Amino acid sequence: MSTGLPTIGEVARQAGVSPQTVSNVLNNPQLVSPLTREKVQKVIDALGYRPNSAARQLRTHASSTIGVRIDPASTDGVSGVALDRFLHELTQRAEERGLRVLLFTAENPDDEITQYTKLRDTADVDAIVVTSTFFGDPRPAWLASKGMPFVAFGRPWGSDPDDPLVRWVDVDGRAGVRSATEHLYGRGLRRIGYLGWPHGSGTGDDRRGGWLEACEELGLDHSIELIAEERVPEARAVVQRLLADGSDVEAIVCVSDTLALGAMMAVREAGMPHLPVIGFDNTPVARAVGLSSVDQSLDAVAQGVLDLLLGGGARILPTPPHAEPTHRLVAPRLVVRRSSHLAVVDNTQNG
Amino acid sequence: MSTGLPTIGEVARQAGVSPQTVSNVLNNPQLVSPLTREKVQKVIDALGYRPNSAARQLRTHASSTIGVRIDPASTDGVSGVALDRFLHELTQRAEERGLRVLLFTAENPDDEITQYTKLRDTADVDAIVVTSTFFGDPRPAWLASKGMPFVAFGRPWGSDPDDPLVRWVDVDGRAGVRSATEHLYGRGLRRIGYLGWPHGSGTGDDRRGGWLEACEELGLDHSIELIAEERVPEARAVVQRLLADGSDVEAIVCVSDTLALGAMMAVREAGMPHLPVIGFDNTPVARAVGLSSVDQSLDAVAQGVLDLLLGGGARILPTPPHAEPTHRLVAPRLVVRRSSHLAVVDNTQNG
DNA sequence: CTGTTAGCGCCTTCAA
DNA sequence: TTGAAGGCGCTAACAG
Repeated sequence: MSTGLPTIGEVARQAGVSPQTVSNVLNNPQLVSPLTREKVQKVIDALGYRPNSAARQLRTHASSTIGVRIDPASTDGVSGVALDRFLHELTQRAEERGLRVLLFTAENPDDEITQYTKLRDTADVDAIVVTSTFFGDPRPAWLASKGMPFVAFGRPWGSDPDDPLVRWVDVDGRAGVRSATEHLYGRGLRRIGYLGWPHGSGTGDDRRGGWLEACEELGLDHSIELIAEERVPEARAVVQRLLADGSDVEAIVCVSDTLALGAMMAVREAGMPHLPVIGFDNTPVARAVGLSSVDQSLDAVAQGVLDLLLGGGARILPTPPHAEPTHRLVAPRLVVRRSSHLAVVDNTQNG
Repeated sequence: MSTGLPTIGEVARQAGVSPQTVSNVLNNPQLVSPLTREKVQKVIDALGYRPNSAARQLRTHASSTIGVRIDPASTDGVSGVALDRFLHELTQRAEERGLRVLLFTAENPDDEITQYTKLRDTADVDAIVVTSTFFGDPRPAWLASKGMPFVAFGRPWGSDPDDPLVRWVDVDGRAGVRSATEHLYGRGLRRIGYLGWPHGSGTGDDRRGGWLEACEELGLDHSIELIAEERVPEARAVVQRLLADGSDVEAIVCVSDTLALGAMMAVREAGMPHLPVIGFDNTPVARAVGLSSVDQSLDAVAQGVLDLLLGGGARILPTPPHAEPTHRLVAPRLVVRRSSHLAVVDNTQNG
């Protein structure tokens, strides 16, 4: 039973060399003389030969594959983690570095750990990318204890961020919100409010810190603070109330695009469409409705994940400690949009 | 060099049988006597043994893996294909049937075909799931011509939908928009407008057909038709103009949530927040802002994709013709929401 | 620099 | 009903 695909032996025969030499041309070209190399390469090209992954995996004990959980696009909110964008970036960069991305699902963190076990036992993946870390997250500790290579997208909230056993990449939410606040200040606004999540979420508290920091640095008052769960109507309601109460707020920075969308709706409905609102995540919705937003730089996150995993080489590094750095904080970037009010409508009419 | 994982030989030794018997317990239990079976199973459980995928792949010439392209979350619009939701459903159902999902990226259709070639040459996938088919799409024909098993999510627009060489699953957009229109009719509305994409897109024309059909059947006038590209501001502008012109429109059915969001904004800003707007795709945004929308039933689509691929068995079927059906049209379902105006705001205040 | 030998872990074939 | 032999396609280790 054959697959019809050429094998390394086939190439070797046609090139008049041994299979091992063909293998070397592929994996250790510097060991092969330029002449043979070229000769072999010609046959490879002619046959369209590519090494069989399974055979290579079996022989090398490496799948060159990383596993990522795909979430149930779930919950309220507009964003999720913007997971699909991250996945795209990760997959693309992984391909460039000779890695594949395998998906799996899980109902909850414990189930996810079960999946890790399976993926390891079947040798399907060399490493795991953990997303959406949270307070008390059991996953990093479990993976570290099993010596299963992994990188987390998201800080290990609630445990030592400098633990060399936990490699992580995260977006610097504090810096992001800070730059949003500073941007508004630069536009001459002084009464800058903050709309955040209830306290206790690592990500949320971090972002809020950026607003506080900027306020203190710039000598602004930081008394206008609103709180809402990650739901548009709730955000809309609290901002509605704020405006109805006659607040002198001049701009609102939000912890997420979801809340920002709600805020934006309230602001428009209150007849103050020019009161700036800034979101976080730069989701498609923000783009769609013309909302300024802090972009997570998911390309840089994906890059960071692979850098930490591979350490500049082509092979997945074992669980630290090793010489490489074990975490990276990515700077997000503010994307400024003019609220799609009349200006944009006019543009569109020309299109 | 070993992986530390138990092998089939290890299990065999501890159970006092041959490796072959262990293999049979796993793959052909009916060939093994209940007694040995139990004995072997006990050792399997004790060791946590799972067969190595690569070895199995190599031996069986089947990867039990399907490849799916992940899009660049791209473009304007709020939805994409809701690809992440589809991916989740597909991965979950694939797992249940012993299949894995491997991601890949591509810049354009030709590049995608190059990726197919690679995935086949390396024997990484047994089949491809093609998403977002379009007029003149070269992918299905290419795959069919190479005998590479695949299923398309999306009809092969512009070529024979009954071609048995092209297996596909799609959402019945016509039926979806039709039911949305009928729903509005049932609420007593008669002047029902349609906001669609420019003509020429298979999906768009199909959905529009549902509106026309319903109008004719119900004896409604179908003169209120608006057109916009897949962008919120553009949708907002055309609806704004419609309302400014004093149209007597009573409800608007939209080809997508993106356009519906724009329509909704225009409607609210015109002070007619109770004018119903219905979208298509049931994206997170629709949920977030309380927009009624036609849900694509992506769970059923994923199910259909696997059914067509596996035909009820556990092995991927070769390119048709075979006995199984080769396409499936999935009925979408209308999700009705009360526009998150005051009612919802009030609810939230209690929460 | 190139070739030979061996074996990764599993399952198909065939014999007992 | 069970076991032995062999090989899927590749590369590590070692000779030459």
